[in-house]
Amino acid sequence: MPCPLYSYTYPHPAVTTDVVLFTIKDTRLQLLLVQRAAEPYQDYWALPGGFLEIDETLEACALRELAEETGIDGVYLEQLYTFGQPDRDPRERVISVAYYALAPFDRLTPRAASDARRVGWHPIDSLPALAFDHTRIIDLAHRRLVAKLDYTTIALQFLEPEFTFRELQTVYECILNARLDKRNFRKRIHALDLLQETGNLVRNGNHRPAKTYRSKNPAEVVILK
Amino acid sequence: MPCPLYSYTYPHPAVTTDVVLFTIKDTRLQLLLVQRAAEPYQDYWALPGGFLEIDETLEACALRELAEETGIDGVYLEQLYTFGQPDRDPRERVISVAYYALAPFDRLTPRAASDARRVGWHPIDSLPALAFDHTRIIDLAHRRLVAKLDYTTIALQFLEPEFTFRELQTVYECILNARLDKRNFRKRIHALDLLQETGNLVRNGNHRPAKTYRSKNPAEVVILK
DNA sequence: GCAAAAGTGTTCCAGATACACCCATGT
DNA sequence: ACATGGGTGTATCTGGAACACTTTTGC
Repeated sequence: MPCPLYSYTYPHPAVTTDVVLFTIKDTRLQLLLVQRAAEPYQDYWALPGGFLEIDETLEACALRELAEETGIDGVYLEQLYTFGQPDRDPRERVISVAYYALAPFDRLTPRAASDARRVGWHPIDSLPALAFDHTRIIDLAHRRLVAKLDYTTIALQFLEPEFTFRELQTVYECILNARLDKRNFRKRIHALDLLQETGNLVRNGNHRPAKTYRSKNPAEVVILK
Repeated sequence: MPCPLYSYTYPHPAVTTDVVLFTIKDTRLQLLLVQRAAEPYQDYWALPGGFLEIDETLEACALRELAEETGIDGVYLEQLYTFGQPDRDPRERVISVAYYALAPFDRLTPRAASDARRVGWHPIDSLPALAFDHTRIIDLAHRRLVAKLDYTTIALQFLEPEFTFRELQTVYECILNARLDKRNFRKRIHALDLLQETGNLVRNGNHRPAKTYRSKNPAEVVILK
């Protein structure tokens, strides 16, 4: 163990980031958890995250920790909220800047980090016991996601660049946990004028093939209304 | 100057809070700034804020710094966003958890802290040069306020417990920077069923007196829609 | 030819907007 | 009596919700 080397006139809290990574898998909204290998909360599941390095941005820290612990990159990331209850970590005072992230499942191939922690997807409605205040963080992230679904184009972040209308509707249905009317849904999305036909079709079973679409503006999440 | 006393194995950033305190004064949306007495950004105006103490919550820190620097308390406070660009403070790495606060102007009597910094109200549309990244923080707070105005009851936080309909409409008009139709505004607010008549009237010039209202739920900001 | 998902329009309702006049008071 | 802001109702528009049948394919 290295000697204490960094000294300050006043006490400084530690700063961490935690990431709630959502995806749609098996037509369910799921999120990524890692199983803790050490105390505190050993063997509990937790959000991927860790300590901020002194020269990196908060966002870089969130992406780095996600990559280190799960091997995942290239996700959409947005700051959620900062949690700082004095007793949230028994080791020392920790301020955690929480982020949420979204990505299409097929782009994601989680693998445990070298320290052999397990990594896995968990449906939002059947989560295991969680470390720290991570239940609260997930709950807030989920509510933010539901809210943003209907005034932003955030749903597109769950999809590959080319997708069918049905896939997009499934994203909405999984997040809202409700079935939507196909005609009204298509009318509403078309009215936003966000998508363009690719001209391609996907054959996908014994029924009529589906047209595929592409976002006109895939890089950005746009605020509607 | 005290000796360095607090040592860590890894470097820790400093954590601060900053508060964007809004009020309605002279039928304009204004916010509270303090003039900096020391470097960096000496003489620049800045948001009230300061370093987190190791045992206080983030929210307590925001309220404490506001009280210390301006003598103001009893405001509505909500977390805004956390700013952590590595170069945002030239002295050391600082993570700032920004809050915004709202209060009726008459409840507020700012006075400079003992170190003789000036404290003052500034209309949102004519701000002086600001220290650090405080322009960005204010811009985000302002956009959040405008957005929350139409899906929460946040406007009531600008008013005394007892107020007239015209006062409430003025809050909306100052924040949205637009004039609203009196009849439609009253109809919309009445439909929300948030207010009750007090039975009192205020005489306020050579015209018909106005009924006053009270929030049915003054302590809470409720999410509508 | 049948099962299965893709694709398409119209009617209805509710909430938002536009708009003009009478009321109670002070001077 | 008149100037000033307080207080009220109706017609219209628009976006969302409900709802059923035809099309294209694989087997």
